[in-house]
Amino acid sequence: MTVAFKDVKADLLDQIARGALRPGSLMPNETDLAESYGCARATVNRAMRELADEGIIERKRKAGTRVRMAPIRQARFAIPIVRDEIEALGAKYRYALVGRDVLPVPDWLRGRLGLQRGQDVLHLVCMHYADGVPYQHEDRWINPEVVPNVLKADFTASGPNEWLVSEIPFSDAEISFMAVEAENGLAEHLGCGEGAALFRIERTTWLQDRAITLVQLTYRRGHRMTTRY
Amino acid sequence: MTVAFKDVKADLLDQIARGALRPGSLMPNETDLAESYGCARATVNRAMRELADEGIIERKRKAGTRVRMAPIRQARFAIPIVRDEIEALGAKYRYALVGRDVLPVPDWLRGRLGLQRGQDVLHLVCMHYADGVPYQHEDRWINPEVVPNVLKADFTASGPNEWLVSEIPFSDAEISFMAVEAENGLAEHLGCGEGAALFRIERTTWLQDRAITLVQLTYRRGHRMTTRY
DNA sequence: TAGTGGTCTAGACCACTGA
DNA sequence: CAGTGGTCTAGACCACTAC
Repeated sequence: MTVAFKDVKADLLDQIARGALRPGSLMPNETDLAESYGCARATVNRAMRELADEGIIERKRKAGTRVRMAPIRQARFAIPIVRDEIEALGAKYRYALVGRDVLPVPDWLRGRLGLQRGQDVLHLVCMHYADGVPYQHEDRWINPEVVPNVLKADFTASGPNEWLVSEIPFSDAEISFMAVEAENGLAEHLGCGEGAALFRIERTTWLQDRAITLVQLTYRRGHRMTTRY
Repeated sequence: MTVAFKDVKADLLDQIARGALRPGSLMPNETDLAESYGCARATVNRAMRELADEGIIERKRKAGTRVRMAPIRQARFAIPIVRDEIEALGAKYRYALVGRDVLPVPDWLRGRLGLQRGQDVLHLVCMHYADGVPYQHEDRWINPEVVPNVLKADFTASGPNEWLVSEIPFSDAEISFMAVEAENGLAEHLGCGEGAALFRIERTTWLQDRAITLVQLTYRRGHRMTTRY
């Protein structure tokens, strides 16, 4: 039976978790490990590279590989698509367009989308419901310079996110998580008191240095975004 | 000049971003791509495997590789260590222990830490300051069954997180992000009004199915957690 | 400057799964 | 059952960097 890189990886992880390999300690080099596992160096390399990608160990040429003192454990979040999110709860998804406007880009937005003063942007406000109950409020700005078709698109039946993913790819994105206080309109749409603490995701996406869209996704009160790692 | 897997990856990404490879479309197989790039199949494989890991493309044996319709773009967050976070802002870090108690595990916590009724837990409340201004409030519960030394540890000078990472590894974790309203004590510690919306991270960590600790990290008002991908 | 990881190659066998 | 990706090997050369 040949030794798989998964075996090597699992064994190393196990040694770390059980304390056989202490944080900060120097691990054997690839050549030695390959010999002791009875496999090729490339196999050990693959295992250790994945551990390094996951932030468990730290590799430096010449200096060797060490177990990280404070593992930079990373969590991966699938960027949620609200329809899937709601259906995964076993609830029925419903969408509604609340508002649509084409207007000159506001000052606060100009820099973030990289636009010139006076250029038009499309502003959409939508609601997403789970079993008829407000679930998420979507406030979106789209740059028509990059996606001209968007001005002709009809968002009364389905949301702009679904339209955008089928229309245009993106190459970069920035995402932020934060807490906001429900102001007037938000509270009304989400069915909570004014001033309630709401969880919000804000995301900007670019295609080759040109901003496509900025969206604020605000969840109903009490929402949690969870992941295991 | 040999062709590197990064070149292949960058070229494929570029083709996707520019629309030459449409979402849903079938890509050539590894053998053909290797020939057209003039490199080994392993090189193409590495490039495509990374794209698949990142959720850009979807691979199935026999069926081939396709560009994802709705890219499951994933964001990776480095689990923040508050000291680093503050120092990265160029601010001076200060820590303070606010409260320490050993008490029978409360009902709401029992299930989450997998404890029996009546067992003791260590409860710590700490504050982290940036340039003397409240930055993060830490409310932590530690299971002394798993880390007995913790009852003898001194947390007046440095925080429990730094102690824990040097004392015990963990194998699994669950992390949640949410918004909470500042209740009385929290508002006072963080220097905000009662009822302010605050961003909170809640994390539970386990070592081999035994819960080590549950911590709630609540940030000062207006905090954002941001990442690019 | 020597040791370590980073990567590429050419070839091979295997596992999965769609047609 | 045949095509595709998944992985391993043995060897090689290279890039970085601690010493």
